[in-house]
Amino acid sequence: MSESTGKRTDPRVLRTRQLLKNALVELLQEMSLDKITVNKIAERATINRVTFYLHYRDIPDMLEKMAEEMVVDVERAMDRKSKEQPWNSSDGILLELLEHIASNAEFYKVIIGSRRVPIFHERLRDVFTRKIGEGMTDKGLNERGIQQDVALWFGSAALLGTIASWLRSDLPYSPQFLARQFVLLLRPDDIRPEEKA
Amino acid sequence: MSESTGKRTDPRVLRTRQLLKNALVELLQEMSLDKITVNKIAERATINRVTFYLHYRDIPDMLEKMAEEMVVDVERAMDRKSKEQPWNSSDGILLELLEHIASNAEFYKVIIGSRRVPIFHERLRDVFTRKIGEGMTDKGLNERGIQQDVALWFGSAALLGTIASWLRSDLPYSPQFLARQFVLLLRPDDIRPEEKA
DNA sequence: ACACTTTTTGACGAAATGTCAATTAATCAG
DNA sequence: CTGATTAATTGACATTTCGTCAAAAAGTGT
Repeated sequence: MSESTGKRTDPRVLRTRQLLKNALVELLQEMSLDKITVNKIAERATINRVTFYLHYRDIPDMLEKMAEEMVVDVERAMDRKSKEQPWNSSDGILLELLEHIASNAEFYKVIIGSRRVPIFHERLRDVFTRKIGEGMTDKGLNERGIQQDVALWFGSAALLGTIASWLRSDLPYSPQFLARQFVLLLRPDDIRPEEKA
Repeated sequence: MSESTGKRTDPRVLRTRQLLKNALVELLQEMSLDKITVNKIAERATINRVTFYLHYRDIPDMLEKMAEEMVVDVERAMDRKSKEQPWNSSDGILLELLEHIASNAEFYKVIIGSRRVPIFHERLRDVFTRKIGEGMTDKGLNERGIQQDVALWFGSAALLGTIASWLRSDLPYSPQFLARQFVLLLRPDDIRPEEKA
């Protein structure tokens, strides 16, 4: 994952933070969050416990900062193709998103798949809500009697939850296939143009 | 919420457990889970700290047992109308579920709305997955090229997530209305029979 | 090679954990 | 009602984690 942004050039702090983050992800593969202590993180990262506090206030603070970095990464991935029609095509934003997740699967598997770290879940949901909201037209919804905010709740939860299940099952489908499934599930009326023909 | 099942007749243990559970829910309204200690729970419940350990191994154990009880409650609520067509009618299981949640809103608001306690989220997702799976016919899916398990991931995540957002927003819609919205969102082709007529 | 920053070390009190044994209080059966 | 049983309280204990020191060691960049 990326280092947020910055003029932090000192390789020592980069190294330390990377070690800490790797240690935390490693530990999350082995135990749930409530069993993880600053002690264990520092030990696994082979740095001193005091050094941890030089970088993060506590574990929740560390998680928050890692979640911020994740949001940056995800948004950058999705923005790569934001020009195209966003959600009704399976090779736009959706595919970029799934490919980004697939190529960082070990991280996302732990963070939103198996061990649920609530803050990552929330942040990702917020990103999805925002992105879906941007590309949402109310025309199709209104004439079907669907409330806009409910559709947004529904869509972002479905997206996030499906990705989580996909990760939990160890990515049995390709990003391409899953993107296509989303399109079929989200907008079934757009899809079957010649079904009855 | 219900006491799981049993021949525990001694009113003292009922009282103690109820006090402990109420205390935990209260505390979750005020702070996140990682700030909650056995000390605080016992203090809030006005029972001795040692008594806590007479009933639960630790806080995760307590959460697990509360989650079990929640699952029992939810399933009982949904089974009340399981004879009817389950998901494509807005007055069947779906409505019963939403009404159950609405009438225990303070509990569910904390547990799956604001403060996310992962285990509750997981257990509820599992219940939804099971229930949706029971009533899922593959006919509509197959001809639309939708994978069965993906549809299940999608449906249960959408249901759970929408309910969570509904709770977070303080139940701005009635259970009836929201159930109807679900039907519209989940099965749009079943719904508009005369739209083009 | 020197000034500056980061990390390490050893240490501290405070708080939380989990577990005792002994005492007090409540409940149930006869 | 009473005695036996079960539950809850009390005070105490060693252990772990927490968050924060100040001083020393190690590293970075100019």
